[in-house]
Amino acid sequence: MARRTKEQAAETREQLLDAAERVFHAKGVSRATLDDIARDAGLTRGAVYWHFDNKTAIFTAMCDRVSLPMQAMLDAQVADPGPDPLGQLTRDGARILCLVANDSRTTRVFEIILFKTELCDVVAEVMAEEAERAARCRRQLSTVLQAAQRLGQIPAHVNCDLAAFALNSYLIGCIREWLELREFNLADQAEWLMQTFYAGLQHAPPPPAKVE
Amino acid sequence: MARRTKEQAAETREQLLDAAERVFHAKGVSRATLDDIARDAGLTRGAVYWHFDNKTAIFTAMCDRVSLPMQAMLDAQVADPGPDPLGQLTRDGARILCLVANDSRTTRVFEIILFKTELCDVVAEVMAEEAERAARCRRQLSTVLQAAQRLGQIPAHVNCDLAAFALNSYLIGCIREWLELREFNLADQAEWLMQTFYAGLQHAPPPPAKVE
DNA sequence: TTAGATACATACACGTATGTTTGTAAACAC
DNA sequence: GTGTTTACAAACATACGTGTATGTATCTAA
Repeated sequence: MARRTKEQAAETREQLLDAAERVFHAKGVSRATLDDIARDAGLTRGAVYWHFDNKTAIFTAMCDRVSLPMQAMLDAQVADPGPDPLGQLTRDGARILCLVANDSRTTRVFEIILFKTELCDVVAEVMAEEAERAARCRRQLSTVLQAAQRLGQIPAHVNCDLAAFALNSYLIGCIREWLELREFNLADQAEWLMQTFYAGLQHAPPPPAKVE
Repeated sequence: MARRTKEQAAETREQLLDAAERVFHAKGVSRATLDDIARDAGLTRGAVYWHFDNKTAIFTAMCDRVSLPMQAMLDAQVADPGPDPLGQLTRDGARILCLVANDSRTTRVFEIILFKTELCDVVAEVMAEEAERAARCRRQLSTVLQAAQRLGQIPAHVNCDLAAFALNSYLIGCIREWLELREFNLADQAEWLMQTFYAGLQHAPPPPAKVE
């Protein structure tokens, strides 16, 4: 096959990632073949091996296309907590839920990550990256919650690390269960879901012990 | 190899399921080989094919060993809501979290289901079963929440179906994130986590629209 | 006591995914 | 205009998992 220009090559790379999304979603990451992906993109495995080292490289590149923008959003939130951290956190959580509900690429990639990927020793590098990313996310959430606590939006006895864990769990859980269910409009209920959780934080009972 | 007695054969079946837990956990369900499982149990694939049709059959049998007892627990809860449904639900949720934290078999199987299994078209039968089980679980939770609502434990404007979704999501999310994290004692914090969520339900804002 | 069923082990055939190597036509540098 | 590099396609070698067929030693029932 003939050589393409730089822009054309970059475009086929994107097409390969699009194809990877579809194939991973349809067959699961493990059962997806590099030939499946190439074929779906109208290419051959030669193209795949030219742009990526192996299947793992495709997977991480595909994840980065959706996770990097979301991470940037959280970074901005931490840089400037604003006058109403809890309210802002509510709106941000709802915004993420709406993104999952409405942006098809986000929907598909979240479904792949939550339902169609086996994290195991073989992909230990990816697991380590993911664990680091999740830990950073929790630290950032805890920071924002502490800011809210200083403003009196959350009782002083609440352990912000544990609350950050609960918040993160709730968000992931809602995304996961809604993706599995799909019986109601998540965007419509996103605000209520987040507000209800924060109402719980505001009326939380005193903790039994310190989490470390 | 010589024929064993019925009891001995039943025991090797259990050993194969134990081995499947270990191998699925270590390599992921897709990458796990029937030879891996047989070898781990000190047997050969002949034994595997004698007791099970294929890998999917092993997987479902392994899941049933932990999910059936838990389902029975929820059934009992629905059969008799008792005088304090919300409090009972709090204790039940905490009990499930403690089970995940302390019972090693439950821990391992939940890790397999949440992190090391790819639900895709190929295992559509398993997916359909799982969806039905989840739907039933949500219906049961909604029933109990309605009982609590009639007793005034939850505001009348709360949509119990949506609340059941949120509760289920929260539980799954907490299990998932704790399994990934493991940095604190989940059993110690289980009560607080559940009580905080129910405090949110009790102080939930009015809904924006009806979920159907 | 013996015929058949049971509980596995062993061996084979088949498909299939992977990594690599080679081929090649167009783009680009000069 | 020629040489080199790019961006793939095509072909190949290797390995591996699955299902099945077959072998076999023991248990069990009549």
